[in-house]
Amino acid sequence: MSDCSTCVVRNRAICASLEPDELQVLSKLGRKRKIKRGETLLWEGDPAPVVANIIDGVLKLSMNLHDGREQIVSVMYASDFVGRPFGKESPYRVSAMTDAEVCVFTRSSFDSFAKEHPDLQNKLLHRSLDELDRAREWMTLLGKKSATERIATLLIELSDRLSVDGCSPTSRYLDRFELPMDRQQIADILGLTIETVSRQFTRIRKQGIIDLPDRRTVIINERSLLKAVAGVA
Amino acid sequence: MSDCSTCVVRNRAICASLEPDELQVLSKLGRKRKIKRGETLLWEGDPAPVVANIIDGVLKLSMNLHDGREQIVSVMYASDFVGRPFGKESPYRVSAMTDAEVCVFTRSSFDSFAKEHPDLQNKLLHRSLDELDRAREWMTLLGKKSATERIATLLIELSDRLSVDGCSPTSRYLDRFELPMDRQQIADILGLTIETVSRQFTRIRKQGIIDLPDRRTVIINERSLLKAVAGVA
DNA sequence: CGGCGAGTTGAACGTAATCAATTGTCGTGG
DNA sequence: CCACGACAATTGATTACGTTCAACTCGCCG
Repeated sequence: MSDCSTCVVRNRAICASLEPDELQVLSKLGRKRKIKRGETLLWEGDPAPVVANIIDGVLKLSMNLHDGREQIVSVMYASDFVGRPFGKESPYRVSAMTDAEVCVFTRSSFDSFAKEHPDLQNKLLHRSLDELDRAREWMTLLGKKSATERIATLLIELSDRLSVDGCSPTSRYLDRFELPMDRQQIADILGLTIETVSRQFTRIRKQGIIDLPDRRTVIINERSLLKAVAGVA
Repeated sequence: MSDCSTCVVRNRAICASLEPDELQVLSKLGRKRKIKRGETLLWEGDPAPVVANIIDGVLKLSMNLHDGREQIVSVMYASDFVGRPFGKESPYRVSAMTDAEVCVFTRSSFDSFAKEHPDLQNKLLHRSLDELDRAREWMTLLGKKSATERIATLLIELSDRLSVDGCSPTSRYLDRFELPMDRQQIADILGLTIETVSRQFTRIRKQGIIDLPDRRTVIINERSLLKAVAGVA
């Protein structure tokens, strides 16, 4: 059981649509759980699945072809909602890219709760539509963009999402941030190989557009140039 | 104004969630419209947008990079719902791949109607989640699959969707169907070029897996082989 | 110091893109 | 009905981008 009133993502998660008394009920259904980096919260095709709100950390959704190839189809941050509600088994695997904390519900309990709370469903709908837009944006990246453009796009996106994610009221972007994933994962997000990722990094680094003080840190020197490279007008 | 009671997609579209009297109200808001192949129903960033149910025909959603590159991010069939409800402008362009007929609503009128009909929102949510799954499936295709695998996957998908689309109660697949799009569009769906598409077609045709009597018709001879080529276990 | 994993760099290869020519198909008008 | 033109699709030759395979570097921890 969780104490929603002290939850750090209380105002940003889908729970924000609920009245205090409704939240009481929901809190009895959910429970907090810590996940270590690399650990899998939810397997594709899992028959006893869960849904969850992310309290802290970064999770990935991935689809795997039978021969081992993996595509990361979404990266999710604090206050995001993961899992496949309403009867269907999750078609993708959910695992932690960093140590994380989530608020978990069994799907059945969540489903029946959602059934009686249109506001929650409405929130979920909005989120799904936003997710859908993001997924399609990424489809264009995977279908049409070059390796350099992909890397640049990812960096822009990360600096964007990590900054709002930090709960800062300002909507400015971060020019320095930590990559929540390693090179292999970047490759699996962008539909590239680890080597190509590395080469493109050094490429734009040598152009002075970014700096990479260590393997996890990114500094954006020339945001406008980076955006240009990303192919965003 | 439309007469919903005689609508051919009445039972499959999101409208199916509504009571007769509610449908009455909705029918006053919508109006039928015919679209010719190639015509655009909705431009990305359009300030006066609409949403619509597809009554007949095939539409595409596409995203375009400023330099002209186009990625088709979704192909939608009869009874599908298109457009971006709830305030946001549509991030993608919606146009007709075949002559089509749609039931159009202004977004504002649809939004306020939806606000008072949780069942409709629920239906929309389910659809969005399904769309999201499909989009992510396609992301793995674009990120990880080879040209041959992509073509094979598309053919499987099309034969699947076109058959249920034909309103046939049987859930069997079609082994012969018409492509609703030309080679360029296939390329833009699969993240390939027109030439590669053509080459892969002749490739699997020479293997006897499919036949192409004319440029629009596809006959699947060896479904299991085709599935194998598609990389679906 | 040694060993290990992650990341970078290099060289050769391969798949799909590009450029270019040809064939095929459809619609139109003679 | 056929000839023609325009466009769609196929096929071929070449190129280029990213992959693959391999060696090497770096940082970290025992």
